[in-house]
Amino acid sequence: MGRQPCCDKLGVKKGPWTAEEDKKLINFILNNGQCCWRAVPKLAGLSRCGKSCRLRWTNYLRPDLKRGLFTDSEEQLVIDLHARLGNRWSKIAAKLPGRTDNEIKNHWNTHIKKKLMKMGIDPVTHEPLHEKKDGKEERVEVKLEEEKEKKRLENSSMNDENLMESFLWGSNDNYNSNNVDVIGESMWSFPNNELEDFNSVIGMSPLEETCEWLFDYQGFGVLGDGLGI
DNA sequence: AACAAAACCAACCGCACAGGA
DNA sequence: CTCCTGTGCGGTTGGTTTTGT
Repeated sequence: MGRQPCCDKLGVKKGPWTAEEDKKLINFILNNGQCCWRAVPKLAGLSRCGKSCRLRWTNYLRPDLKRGLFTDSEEQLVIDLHARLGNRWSKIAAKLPGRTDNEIKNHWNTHIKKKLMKMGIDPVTHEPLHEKKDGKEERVEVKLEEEKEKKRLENSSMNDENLMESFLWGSNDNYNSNNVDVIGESMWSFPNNELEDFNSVIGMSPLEETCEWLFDYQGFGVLGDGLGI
């Protein structure tokens, strides 16, 4: 006899979370804390399975999450820990406050793994790769990779202006799951689908119209020490 | 400008494990 | 001890965005 599915497959919504759903989930957890995840969707009025709610909360909505690019020291720590722990992402994440296992795993697969390979290091064993390419060819590739990475960092680096923009609106105008950014300490940004031009609204609060609940939420003192979960 | 390819990352799936009955 | 339930974890998928031609 197989396990029962974690939720009723019928009528359970899948795919990207909407702002409305996020709001419901956050409100519920703020008011009730993290209880039985299976009960959460029903109690919070969500057509999601509990698992999906837990994932959304732990990987994205938790106020103590630090988002944005990994720093060099974080990256190095991930490499060191991976060398010792292997693909135990949750254990690695436990050593990096504000980072989730999913985030680290994604970063490993998309950046670090390639970086190590370019350096001639096996990302699995952390030992030097046996078969090296022709040295010249390899150096050219490494250089290209470094330039690419540098460019990426430049584009995403936070000067004062885009720091504020990113903080307030996330990286996209339309709501998607990227629009909760954290800079330094735990902070929040929220969707505003009507936003056309950041510069035209900076200093005003279109945020208030769509995210009144945010201020209720902040009233819980989340921006300070987080939920302490 | 249009299209294709590559990169990125949120979310899903299924298994493993812990703990209670 | 066995069964059942809830939760956590790691691998994978697929949609979106970015980059290259």
